[in-house]
Amino acid sequence: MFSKATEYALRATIYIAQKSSVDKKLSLTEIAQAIDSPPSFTAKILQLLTKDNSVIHSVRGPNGGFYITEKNKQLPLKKILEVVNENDLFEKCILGLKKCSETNPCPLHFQYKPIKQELIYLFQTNTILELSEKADSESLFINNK
Amino acid sequence: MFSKATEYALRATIYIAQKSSVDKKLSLTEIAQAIDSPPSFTAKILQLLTKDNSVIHSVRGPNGGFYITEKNKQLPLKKILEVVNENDLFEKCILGLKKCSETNPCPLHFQYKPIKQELIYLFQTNTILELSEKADSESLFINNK
DNA sequence: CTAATTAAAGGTATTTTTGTCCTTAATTAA
DNA sequence: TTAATTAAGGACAAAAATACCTTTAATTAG
Ligand code: FES
Ligand code: FES
Repeated sequence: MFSKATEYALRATIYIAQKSSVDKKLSLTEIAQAIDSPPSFTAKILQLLTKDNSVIHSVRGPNGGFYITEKNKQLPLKKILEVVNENDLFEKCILGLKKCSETNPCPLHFQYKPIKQELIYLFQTNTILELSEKADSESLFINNK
Repeated sequence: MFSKATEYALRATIYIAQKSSVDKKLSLTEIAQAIDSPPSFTAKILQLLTKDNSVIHSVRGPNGGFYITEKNKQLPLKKILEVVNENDLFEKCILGLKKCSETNPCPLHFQYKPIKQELIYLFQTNTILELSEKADSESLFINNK
C-alpha cells in the first residue's frame, strides 16, 4: 500500500505525538527503536517532517530531539502524506491509467470510486492527535517485532 | 497502490479477455502496445500468467500468441493478484505493522478494516469476463497516452 | 526439411527505493 | 572556552523493481 518511507513517517509522527512535548523531546534513537525502523533512514524522513516545522519540530544539541506542538497535532494525517509525496496515491487509477477520470474510466473505476473516497476521507478527517490517542489505548507498536 | 507488474498483469489480462479467442491469439507486441507497457517486461508478466495455464494460455510459432479460455474468464481478479504475488496486499496493516490483528490493532485498524474488506470483495467478486465487458463499453485504454 | 515466426528462459542493465555513514552545525553543560 | 550531545546534510551502498536483450524452443508454412 504505502512505501516504507510513508509507513515510517506515519508511525514516527504518531509516536512523537504520543510521547513528546516541548520539555520532553525524543531522540532519533528512541523513535527508531520504538517504531522498529532503520535509524538512519528514519532520520531522513524526520528531516522531511521537520522542514519548515510543517509537522514536527526539532532541536539540536544535548537534550535536543524531536517533538510536536499541540497546534500541529490538529493536522490531518493527509499532511504527513503530503510531506512524503504520497498524497496523490488515492487520486490515481487503480489500474495505472495515466489519469483517473469519469469520462474515460477504467473498468474498475466506478466500483473503486467509493472506496477511494473513503480512503481520502480517512486521511483527511483523522488528526495526528486523534491517532496518537488511539495508539495509547490500543498499544500501537507492541506487535511489530 | 499496486506495483507496475500488477498493473500490467491486470490490464493485459483484461485486454486479452476482450480481444482474444482460441482462433484469435494476440502477440506480445500487440498487447504491450494496447495497454501501453514495456514489451520485454510485459513478456515476463505474461509468462507468469501463463504458468500452468493458470490464467492465460499461450502458443508459440507463427500465428501463435496469447489467449484466454471462456473457463478462465470466470476467474476472479484476485487470481491475477495471486499470480503476481500481490494477493496479500489487502491483508496487510496500513501502517506497516508486521501483522494486522484485532488483538493488537494499529490506531487506524478499525477504521481501515471496512475499507480493506471492500477492496477484498472487489477483487473477489469481479471476474475477468465482467471486467473485459466493462472495458468494451467504457473504452478502457484510450486515455493512457 | 527448411525458413520464418513467436513465446520461453535466462542473463544483464537501469532506475528507484531503502538504508548507511561521515562530516557539519547547533546547542548545552562544565 | 571546551567537550559532549544531538540533528542536518551530503555522499555513498545495497536491494528491489523495472526494463532490456540474446539465445533457445516450439510451431507452422512452404
Ligand atoms: S480510471 Fe481507473 S480508477 Fe478511475
Ligand atoms: S493493525 Fe494496522 S490495519 Fe490492522
